[in-house]
Amino acid sequence: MDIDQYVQICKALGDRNRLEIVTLLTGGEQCACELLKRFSITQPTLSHHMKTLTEARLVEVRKDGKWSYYSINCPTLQQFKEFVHTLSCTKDKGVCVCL
Amino acid sequence: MDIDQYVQICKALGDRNRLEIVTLLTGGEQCACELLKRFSITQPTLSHHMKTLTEARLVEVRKDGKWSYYSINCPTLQQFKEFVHTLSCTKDKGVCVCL
DNA sequence: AATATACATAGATAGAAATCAATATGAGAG
DNA sequence: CTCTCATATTGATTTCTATCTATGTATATT
Repeated sequence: MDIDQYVQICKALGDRNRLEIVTLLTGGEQCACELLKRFSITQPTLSHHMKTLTEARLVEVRKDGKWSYYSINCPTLQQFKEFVHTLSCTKDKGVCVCL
Repeated sequence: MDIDQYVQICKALGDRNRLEIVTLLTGGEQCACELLKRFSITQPTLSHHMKTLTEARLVEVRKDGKWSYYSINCPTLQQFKEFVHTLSCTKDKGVCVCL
C-alpha cells in the first residue's frame, strides 16, 4: 500500500462521525439503517460517509435484499495498523544545517 | 484521550505533506528549514502544517536560537498507536432490524 | 400493479482547509 | 544598532468537505 492510500484512510478517519462508525463496525457487521439510528445525521449524509469509508477501502458492503451490510475491511485495517505501528519515536537531537 | 483528539490526530495525518513530515520525524528531530528543503511548499505553508501537527499534540517544538526543532510527541503517538491497535475486525454477520 | 422501505445520487450551500505573497517577529552576527 | 536569517502571522484565494433537501432506484409486500 502506498502513502496516498494511508493519507486517504487517515482522512476518512478524520471525521468524528466516521471514526465512530468505524469503531462501531469493529463490533461486527451493521446495516445502514441500524447505523443511522445511532447518529444525528440524515440518511444521505450517512450514505456519503459510507462511500468515503468504502472508497478508502476501510469498509466493505454486502448487499442482501434491500439492506446494505457494512463491515470493516480486514486486510486494509491490518495494513493500516501495521503502518501506524512502524511510526516510532527516536529522541536524539538534530543539528540544523540551514545555510 | 477522548475520541475528538483521535479525530484531530487523524485529520492531521490526513494530508500527504503532513504524513510525510511525521514519517520523517520518526527518524529523529528535524529543524524547520531542513524539513522545508524536502517539500515543494513555501515556508508559511510548512509553518501552518507544523502548527496543525503541534495542535494535534502529535509533534513538539524545541526552540534553540533562531531554529525550531520539531520532533514526535512520544506519549501522544503511543496513545494513538494503542487506539488504532484496539480497532479489530470481527467477521460475524449482522441482522438488520429496521422497522 | 401499487405502495412502502432502504439506500444512493444530484444539486446547493456554508464552512473548513491548503496554499501563497506579503509582512511581522525575534535571534544572532558584524 | 543594523542587517540577515529562521520562523510565525495575516489576509486573500481557491479548492474541498459536511451537510441538507429533493429525487431516483431497487427490492419487497400487499
